[in-house]
Amino acid sequence: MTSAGPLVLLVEDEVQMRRFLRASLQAEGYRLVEAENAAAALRQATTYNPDIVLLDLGLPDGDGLEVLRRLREWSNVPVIVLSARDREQDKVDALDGGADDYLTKPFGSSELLARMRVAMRHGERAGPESQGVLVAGDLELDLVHRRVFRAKEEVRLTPTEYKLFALLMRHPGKVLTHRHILTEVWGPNRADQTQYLRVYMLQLRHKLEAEPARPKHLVTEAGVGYRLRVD
Amino acid sequence: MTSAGPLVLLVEDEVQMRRFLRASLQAEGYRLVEAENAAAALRQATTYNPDIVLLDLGLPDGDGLEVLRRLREWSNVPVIVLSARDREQDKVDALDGGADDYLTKPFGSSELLARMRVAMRHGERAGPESQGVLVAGDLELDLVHRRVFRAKEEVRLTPTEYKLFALLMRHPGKVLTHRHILTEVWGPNRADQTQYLRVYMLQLRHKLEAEPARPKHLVTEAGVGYRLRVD
DNA sequence: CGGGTCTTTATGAATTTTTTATGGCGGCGG
DNA sequence: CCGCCGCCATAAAAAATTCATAAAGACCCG
Repeated sequence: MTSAGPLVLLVEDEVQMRRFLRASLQAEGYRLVEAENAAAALRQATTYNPDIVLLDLGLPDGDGLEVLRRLREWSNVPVIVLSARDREQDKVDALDGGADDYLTKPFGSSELLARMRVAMRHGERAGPESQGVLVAGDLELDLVHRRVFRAKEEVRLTPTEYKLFALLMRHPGKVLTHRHILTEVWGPNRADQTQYLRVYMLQLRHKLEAEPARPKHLVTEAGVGYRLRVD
Repeated sequence: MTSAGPLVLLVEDEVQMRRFLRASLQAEGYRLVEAENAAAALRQATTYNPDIVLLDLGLPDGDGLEVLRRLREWSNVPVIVLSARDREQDKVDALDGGADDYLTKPFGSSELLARMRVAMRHGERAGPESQGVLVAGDLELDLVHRRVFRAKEEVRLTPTEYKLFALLMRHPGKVLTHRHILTEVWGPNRADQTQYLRVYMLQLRHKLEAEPARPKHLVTEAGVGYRLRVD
């Protein structure tokens, strides 16, 4: 499942360095968006709204510092500058220009990952609470606090109910097959215990639907699986 | 000499390095408090409540990481580690231990100053947590003085009870899993001694809840963990 | 030793998961 | 038309897990 980790925007033109970083980051569960030049970087940043940016300074179509400056006009996303330049003045310029950290190449992946954790740790306290809250109609799922709301009223879910509901909420509108749901929630050993699913769907509907027998959100796709309808 | 600038706590045992830093910082208008060892560092930190800490790792009376850990129990003050150690693992340990940056000696004063500006820039948006007093309903936790109050009445907690309660108070509203709590409070070796948790929750509830059997704040999330409810 | 704290053990209660049973609905072939 | 069959909803039981609680033993420090 690649939809779990924070989203990283990687701005780097060298193929080799990109490959190295891609491997390191994906191994840690980060999701990745890449850009090879300044123009693409700014475009990707607005499109994907990443949780953190790794920014190489030496780009083919412009200075990385310019990217940083433009980005800072509208975003406080943590930015870690990666650069081959080791001059002190370069570091000062980048840091005063809005970068959160400056790492000189070559560097080890574990140091980068640790510095990324620091940068994102900062983001936590600053950012709004809207992070990590999924909404579908009158249903809300707060992944950070592990809480569920229906029409602003908190609903208590058991661990399995929660896993199931969270799975559906992460794929709104999409039909999930019985087999897929079962392997995700109960593990591959129970992939054909379809009855589990019926029982838990019933429970979820009682807790989350106004009219459990006539579900608005947790709809069944006969012969296939279930789907979370969002309108 | 101006008394307006931010207050820096400098923890460093080498005289020469201290002299160098003192000059650099005072030239920039920073006010300065110094400590030569771990014990003094913690004492100065509580006394002066500095705006930023520069922390040398090699101290005569203990590991700088221990200072960092103790400091983080009650403060979010920005900490920049200064160290001669260049091993990647040292950096990772310090950064994951709560440091905001890690600078390897020797370094230039302008880079240090730039990194200090970054660290304090982060500090600006830090929450009320930095005040050192956390409140949840009629419960209060004074991290600086290590005291706990329920309805303005002081409550005595044992060390373990305190660690557990402080952990919950630092993550209000969030469900903390058994495993997470156990590793934080008892260390990774006891990560599955769930019974510890039950016993200590019981004790905390007796000391902090009006109706221990019907807790208002220290609520259990069956099958998952515990949560500090705040409303 | 003695007081306080931490760890361990035991037991019944509560919650959650799994299993079992029953009936509805719709399609399809006889 | 009608009965069978597959798929689903529903309720309720049994089984398994997790919790609260009390209390006893271990440990530590003065």
